[in-house]
Amino acid sequence: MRIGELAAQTGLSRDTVRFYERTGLLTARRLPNGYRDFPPEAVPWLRYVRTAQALGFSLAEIARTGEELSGVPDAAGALSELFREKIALIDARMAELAGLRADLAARVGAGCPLAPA
Amino acid sequence: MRIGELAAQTGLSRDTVRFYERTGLLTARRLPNGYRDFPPEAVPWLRYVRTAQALGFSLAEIARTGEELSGVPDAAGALSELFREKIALIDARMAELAGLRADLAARVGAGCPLAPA
DNA sequence: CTCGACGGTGGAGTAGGGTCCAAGGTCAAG
DNA sequence: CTTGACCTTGGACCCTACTCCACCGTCGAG
Repeated sequence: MRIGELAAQTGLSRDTVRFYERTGLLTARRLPNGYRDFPPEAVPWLRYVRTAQALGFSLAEIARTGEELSGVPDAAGALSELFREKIALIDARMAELAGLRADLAARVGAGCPLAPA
Repeated sequence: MRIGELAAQTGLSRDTVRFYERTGLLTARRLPNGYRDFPPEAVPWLRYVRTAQALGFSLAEIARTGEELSGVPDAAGALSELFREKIALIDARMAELAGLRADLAARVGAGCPLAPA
């Protein structure tokens, strides 16, 4: 698939896709005329990238896990493992938020809400 | 309190404190020799800034709520209100994370974890 | 053959949030 | 009086994640 279609299917701009390829987040073959040719898996991969980004991962980190993933025989299994890790991360992040929430809740209504924790 | 002490007590660098003052996140009087003189409340305020930042607020947004806060007679009450809003925000963020978590959990173990959501 | 949509490249620019540096002033201790 | 810690300023620089631009090549339709 060429860049325009990939961009359309993921909602990214063509510039962003090119940027992602430059930074190693994405790889493409080249057609004889020099056009990029992306595999169909690029679509779900980019969706995953967006998710990971929403979880606070930098593009560099995402690219690294992507590299680790390619070349592994059991890609589906490895990916499942990766997802399990991300879930643990979400749980940690949610616990962190719960802590912040409790801290704020304790301050609400206190005489001086900015008093040290 | 001078900049060094404020930096030490908040764990920020002196440069960061100056940067925050420049961007209006923080105000300081000046001593006769030109040194910045921060009020003691700057310490909990900066802690609050870090919290708000962790919640995804930009420094500009935080500065704006800070401005709204000063000049209000019932500062403690206003701040409590602000905290209530932040709590709602945390709840929203947690719900978002719960959604992502469910998405990932559904994919774990699936034949193709990258299949469309 | 020309046109328009699409693709390519390199390079500059942006916003946000700092970080570092050089040159110099202030001040208490020795 | 010097030294060292601390403070000032202005300005340059960095990283991340894009975004835009000019200029050029490719290709199918009319």
